[in-house]
Amino acid sequence: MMTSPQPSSEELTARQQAVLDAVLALMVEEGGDVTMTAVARRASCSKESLYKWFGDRDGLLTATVRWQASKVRAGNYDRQKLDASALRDSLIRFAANWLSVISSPTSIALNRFAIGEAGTRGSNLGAIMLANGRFAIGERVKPLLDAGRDAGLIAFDDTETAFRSFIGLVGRDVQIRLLLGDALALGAAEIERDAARAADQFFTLYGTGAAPGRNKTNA
Amino acid sequence: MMTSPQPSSEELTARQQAVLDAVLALMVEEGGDVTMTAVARRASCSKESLYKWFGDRDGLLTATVRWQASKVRAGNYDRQKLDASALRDSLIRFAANWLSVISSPTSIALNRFAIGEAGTRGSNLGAIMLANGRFAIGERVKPLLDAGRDAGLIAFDDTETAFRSFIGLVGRDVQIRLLLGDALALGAAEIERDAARAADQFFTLYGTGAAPGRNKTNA
DNA sequence: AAAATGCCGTACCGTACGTTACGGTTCTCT
DNA sequence: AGAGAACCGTAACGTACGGTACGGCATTTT
Repeated sequence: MMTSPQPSSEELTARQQAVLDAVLALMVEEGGDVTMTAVARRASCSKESLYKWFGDRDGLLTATVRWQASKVRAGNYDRQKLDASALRDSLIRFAANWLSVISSPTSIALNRFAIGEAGTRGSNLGAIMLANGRFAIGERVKPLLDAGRDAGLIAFDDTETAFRSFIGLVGRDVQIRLLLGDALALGAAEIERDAARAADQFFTLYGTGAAPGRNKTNA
Repeated sequence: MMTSPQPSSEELTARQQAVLDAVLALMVEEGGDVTMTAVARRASCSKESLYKWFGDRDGLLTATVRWQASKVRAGNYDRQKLDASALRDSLIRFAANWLSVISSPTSIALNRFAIGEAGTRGSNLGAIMLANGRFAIGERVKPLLDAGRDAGLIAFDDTETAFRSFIGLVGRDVQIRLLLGDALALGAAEIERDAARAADQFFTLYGTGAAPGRNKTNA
């Protein structure tokens, strides 16, 4: 993991992208058997090419994490006319999208890898996952929260604190349970329901009178 | 990992406990270099003894997880006279204890290990962590919530759902950030403050008129 | 006291895997 | 068409590590 060529995620040939997709597929299905030989066989390429393109195993894994991160860019949810209903809808969509991401097999496998490497060396995989996961969604939600506050729909002192409460209401214990192997089935219906519940609870905590969800949702 | 002797956590000699503490120390400080040779050197014992006592490497790791789990048993918080203040105090103590546990270096290292193994084989480390962490605390908090409901202090339909909201408000994104290597300093003061905030937010969501924390705490 | 048991330290074995090397084939450029 | 690069498939090498065997020392048992 010293000085690898490390192509910067933008300058990846289709062949190399196919290799990284093969790595993702291996991570998801087998669970841990991401050996260089297995990758080469799965991607139908030679190990020599793997080392030429990605330097070493760490470079390949890092490139895989970056590659997946570059694929999960989502919309920005900024809207001009922000009334209570629109704010609630945006929060629900954010929550549903977030739940979908963290419960996807790819995300689970990738986070497992990053967490496993986070303990060993000065690996930056964990930082990459955080930057493209938790922090990226924060930077996209917080402007929405600020807009809601400016519109008088919600009230809080610190945007970061409010957002962390929101993400707590959305995620709860889902991610850690999935990472530890709990068979937590999260279908589309549950995701929509949980997202709406989280948004309504958020309004109960931070909403002003003008916002929806003032009634407690003791579901 | 087949049929290991697997001493049942209670019948551990002091020598064996010292070995497991050595494993924990290695997990925490080195991060991943928990090799049988390293454990033997650290604990000043022979590898032969490791295999005699714990069967194989999986048995050693499983015993370590159980050993750590047996050390974090906490009080049961059941009290007879349950008024609003006592319920709030108990919830705060639960939250603070939970935050202390999940932010401790030992818990972080152990969860990293369990998560790393959860992907590879049919490892039960993740299940053990869940049983002794997330689920154990749930079984201890839910009676308290039920008692609070019986006393008319809080209201909800499903205890499990209410508890999951509580744990979401308490933990938020702390655990995943720590697991991914984020330098999230969580001192005693922050833990107490976050625990109180989570408890008050929980009362805002689920409290009846008789409970404290009815005012929104937009901190 | 002699035998036996338990355990430490170390050497050893087999395998898995990261990494390198190389022959043969396909694609590219002129 | 021919030269050269890129690349596939596979073989080979070195190391790390899980697991086993054995000699020597200490403590216990008879």
